[in-house]
This record gives sequence, structure tokens and C-alpha cells, in this order.
Amino acid sequence: MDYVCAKPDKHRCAVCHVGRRSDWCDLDDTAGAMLERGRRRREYGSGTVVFAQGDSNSGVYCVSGGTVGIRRFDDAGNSVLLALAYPGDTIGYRSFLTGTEHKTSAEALGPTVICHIDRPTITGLLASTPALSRRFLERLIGELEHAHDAMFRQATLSNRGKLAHLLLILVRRHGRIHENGSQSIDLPVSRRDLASMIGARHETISRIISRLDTDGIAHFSGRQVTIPNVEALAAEIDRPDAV
Amino acid sequence: MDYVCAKPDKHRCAVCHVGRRSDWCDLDDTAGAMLERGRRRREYGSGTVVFAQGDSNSGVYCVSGGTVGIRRFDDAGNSVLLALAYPGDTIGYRSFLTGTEHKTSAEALGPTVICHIDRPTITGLLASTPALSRRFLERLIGELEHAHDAMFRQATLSNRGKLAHLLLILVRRHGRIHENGSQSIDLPVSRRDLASMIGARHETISRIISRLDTDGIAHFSGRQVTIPNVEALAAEIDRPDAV
DNA sequence: CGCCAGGTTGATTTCGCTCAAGCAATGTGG
DNA sequence: CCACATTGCTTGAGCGAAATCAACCTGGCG
Repeated sequence: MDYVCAKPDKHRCAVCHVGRRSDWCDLDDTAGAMLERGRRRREYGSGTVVFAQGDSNSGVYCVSGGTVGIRRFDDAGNSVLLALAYPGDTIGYRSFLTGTEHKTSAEALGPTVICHIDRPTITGLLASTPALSRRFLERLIGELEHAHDAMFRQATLSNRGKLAHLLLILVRRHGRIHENGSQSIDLPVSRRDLASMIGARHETISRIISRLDTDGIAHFSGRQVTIPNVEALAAEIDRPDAV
Repeated sequence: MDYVCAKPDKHRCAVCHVGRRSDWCDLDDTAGAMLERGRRRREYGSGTVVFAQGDSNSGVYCVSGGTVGIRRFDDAGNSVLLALAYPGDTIGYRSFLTGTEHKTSAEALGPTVICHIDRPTITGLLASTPALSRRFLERLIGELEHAHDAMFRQATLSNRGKLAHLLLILVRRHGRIHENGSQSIDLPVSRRDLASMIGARHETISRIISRLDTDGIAHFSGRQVTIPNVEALAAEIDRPDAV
């Protein structure tokens, strides 16, 4: 999701460096001041819960630094990592808009900085700045688009294909390019979460990982992944059968 | 998704009987007149395409009668039925809002009546009626919620459980209650589409169906399904193993 | 009448899940 | 500081579920 602000370098949220990519860049001076008053910055340690599924809504959150996991639980204790949120993303706005309890949990994956904007403030901002409502609308559209893509992949790809695709997405976000053209990722999530993201057991993920390793597609060492050839990884996506 | 109009029996779209459940019930007199001018009612035969994935947007559509399938294709010709739309639902509004091409196709599943509202009209309505924008927003939230639920089920349930769940949803929409407490559905979709909705091959669906039949959970005859005991069907959802 | 799409069924193979054991890293209380 | 639990990960064995390939049926429809 790439939202570009109409007024670059103006009225952006002061603490965040995301600037033009945040939802707040359309605010005028008074609205910006209101945001500054109602905003509260906080750091979260790895694994900390930002808001929990079932909690009543207390405003919205804006990710400033780090990575946040959006997760859903069921009664049996199963959990699925539905999405990842990055600096510039607003989260928790859905239950704010509907006035219902949170339908998902959000947790810090690694050290994270998040601003909380309380209900009165965000209500005021929405009233004074129609463009903000539009931002949320477009954010929703992006998320729905993302969910539809995921549903389609879930229905058409093999587990190996799904993992390859997920690695490719993670490379785009977290990847570092090496001198020899290979790329490395520091995975933001555990194996179990990788498994839940593609709808497989964690043992299955382990096996696929070791096969990708022996096939030379991707080399795993803890949460470090090295991908010699990204094109080769991409070629794995729609292949039902291996070499 | 149950949206209730603030002004019942007033300013609703004239041809539709959905009245309070449509997105248009908030319009005032002038906006209502604008809608009447820009609206064009049309009947679609079974299987007809309303709009196709890749088409440029030409406004939005409002389902008046029948059932519409929202489908996504890939290059290889695979298709997945992502959602169903019913009278009162507005479709095609996402690509209108983003100004991009349609990311999904919509097709009539059986005889269907749909109103088309052209771009200038819907643009004007949105400008004059902020509540309409809010309607779209809540529609998006509902769809995203639905997609998240689907992703979670896709990751946690067996194919049998997914099919049981899908039948339960369809019973709610299409079911008729018999005298003896059993319920019947006239499936709006083919077996292949049932398969794509739960991410399985159509042969697998055939087998699960015959097993549900012999287990006495649901009896299939063409697109007619009879469910003696809905509770028994619901109990199938989270059961990984059969009796 | 023959064709064809949609559906069923069978045989076989592959994939992925379950159960289970083992291992490394981390943390904890004595 | 060590014994010991805990957590996350890997690996193996066996099994069940589902995909694949294929034959065949059935009801429309030109």
C-alpha cells in the first residue's frame, strides 16, 4: 500500500519518520495540533500484545517502527497470522469504525514503536478532515485486496508454492541484497507462524524448508534465510511438482 | 451484512424491493432523483457476466434479485469463487473507488436483476451524500471481516469441515424449512464452484458429498440438498476425524 | 443423433497430518 | 553453578486425506 501525501513534509506526524506514507499527512494545522495532543507514543518489546482480540476499542494505533503481527484465535487456542503491519500502517481502525470489539489481536514481532490515538481525538480528526476517512477507506480496500489474493493462493497453490510466495513477499520487505546478487532475510516470525500463514502444520513447514534447502532454493539458519536466486524461488510458486 | 436505513420507506431505490437494506436509502429527494436518472435496470440470464476481471470500471452495480458470484481467475484459467452477492448488495464499487480495473469478475448464478449506476451519477451521489461513502466503508469492513473468517477457516479446518460450514452458510441464505424440521437447499453453484470456494478439487468434493450422504448428514440430488439435522451438520465443522 | 459439460467413481500416488522422539537454546529455582 | 523444565525446531514412521489420472455416466443441446 503506497499512499502518497498531497502535502509532503507538512503536517505529518512529528515523531514518525514515515512522513508522506502515513494516514495523517492530510491534516491541517489545527488538526495536526489535535493529533499531537491526543497521540501517545509507546515502545513494545518483542511479543508484547498491542491490543487483544475481544478487547473493546480504545482508539487507533499507528505503527512507527518495527513489525506488527495481526492474529486471529479461536476457542481451541489455534492462531493464524492474518497479516503483518509496518511503519506507516494504521491498525485497530476497523473496530473503531464499527464501534465493536477487536476481531483480531495485534502483537509486536520484535522491538516496535507504536503511537496510540485515543477515541475522542480520532473522532475529532475524522470530523474535521474528510480526507482521513478516505485514507481509511483506501486502507480497507488494500487490505481486502490482500485478503482476496491470499484466498486465491490458498485455494490454488501447494504448501511449497505458498511458502515460496510468502518468502518472496518477506524478501521484498525485509530482504538485504548481497554483493553476489543473493538476498538475505531476517524472518520476523517463527516457524509456527509461517505455518499458520499458509495454513499448514509447523512440521510440514520444517520439511518443506529442508527440501528447499537441499534443492538450493533457499538456505535456512534459524531465522536467517539466504536466497541465492530470487527468480528460482519465484519459479517454485506455481509448480505443483518439484524438479 | 445488515444495514438498516435511517429513513425507512423513504427515498429508497424505486425498483428494488430491498428497501431499507440497500446503500441508497440515505439519499435525499434530489439525490434520489439523480439516482433514478443514472440508474439502469437489467436482467441477466444464468451464467451471464456482469463485469469481467480486467475490465475498466464503468460505475457500480446494485443487486436487485437473484444471486451473483464474485470470481477471480488466474492466467492458467483457474478460477475461485470468492464471495456471493445478494439483493441489496452493491458490487463493483471497489474498483470504482480506486479508479482501477476490476480485480474480480461478477456473474449471474441463475436469473438475476441488477441495476447499473454510471460513473457520473455515483460520483455526484458520493459528493452530495456523505452517508453513502459511509455505507461503502461499512460494506468494505463487512467484506474484509468475511475474508478474514475465510482465511482462518481455510487454515484450520479439513475439507470436510469447510464443506459443512459452507453448506451451513448456504442453508441460512437459500434454505427452506420442511414440516419435519429438516431443511432443503437449492444450491446456487456448481460442484466445481463449491470446490473452488473451499480450495479443493471437484473430485474431492464429490467424495465428501457421498460420504456426508452415507453418514446421513446431508442428502444430495443434483443441486438439491436435504439436511435432516442442521445441528449434526454444524457438529461436522470442527471435527478433524469422522465417526 | 452425437457431442459436450458436469458429475461420479475407481485406482494409484503424493502430500500433508499425527504421533512421537530427540535436540538446542533459554530460563529458573535450588 | 547446575539440574531441570520450557520452548521452538527438526526428524522419523505410519497413516489418512486429497490430488491425479482416467473411465464412465447423465442430461442438455445443437
